[in-house]
Amino acid sequence: MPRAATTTDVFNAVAEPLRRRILDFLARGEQPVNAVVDSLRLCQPQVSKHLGVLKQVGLVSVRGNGRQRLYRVNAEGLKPIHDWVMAYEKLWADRLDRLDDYLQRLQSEGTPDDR
Amino acid sequence: MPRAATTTDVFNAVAEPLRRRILDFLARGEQPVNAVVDSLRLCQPQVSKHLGVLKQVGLVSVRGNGRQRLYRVNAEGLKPIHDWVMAYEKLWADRLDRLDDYLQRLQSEGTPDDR
DNA sequence: GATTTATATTCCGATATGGGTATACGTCAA
DNA sequence: TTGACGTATACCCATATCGGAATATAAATC
Repeated sequence: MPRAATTTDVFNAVAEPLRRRILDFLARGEQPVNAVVDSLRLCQPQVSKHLGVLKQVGLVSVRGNGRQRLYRVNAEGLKPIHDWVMAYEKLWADRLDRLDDYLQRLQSEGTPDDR
Repeated sequence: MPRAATTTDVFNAVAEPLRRRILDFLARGEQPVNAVVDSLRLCQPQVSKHLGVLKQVGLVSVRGNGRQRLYRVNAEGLKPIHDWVMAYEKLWADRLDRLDDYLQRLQSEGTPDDR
């Protein structure tokens, strides 16, 4: 079985660098497809496809305006990732604390060597 | 070109649900491979491979102990994801604020219907 | 209705992924 | 040395991904 469907899983949808860049661009505000195409210098079908994926997982929403389709970020869609990562923040914060301790000890003891 | 190498990109490494579960398990503390195998009920080669990916992207570190290999989470490796997602937190926080406003308005005006 | 503009969809090929099975490697014990 | 245990690796298959080119759909304009 290959990876969980990219169209189902937010983690997967965001695993694609281009989709992240598209989201980053849309974060500035609602934009039509062509704005993405021009800004990121991509082929239009490619952009449409990536936007399709982002839409399926709920990371963007669309609104038709004449012949344009305006895409906007739905940041709440990132909450699963946020929540998951946050659970680890404490872990590495602890390590950073220990690093701080270490560095402070170094300082008070004088630098032992190089690195 | 297929997706960016799973062994290079932290986002990608974590896109695989099983790898997330493995990380979650390791978050409780350093564990040998077999503990993962038993706990998650997976095949051993599968686990070794996923651990290999996690190691390559720096999400876990290994330490040999006799014939065991003890894996431990390196939570700092998740920082890129953390940083990226945090940039969006404000966006959806705003929306939640608006939701708060909405709910408060509802309450002060009396519940319109049910739910 | 015909044409242009904006976007979506389809089909294709190359590639790498994840799972499975078998096997190799490394370490400890007898 | 031989064997048992813990883990890593190699190989194969089925599948889905991304990108590209061509084409289809939808809406506005003439």
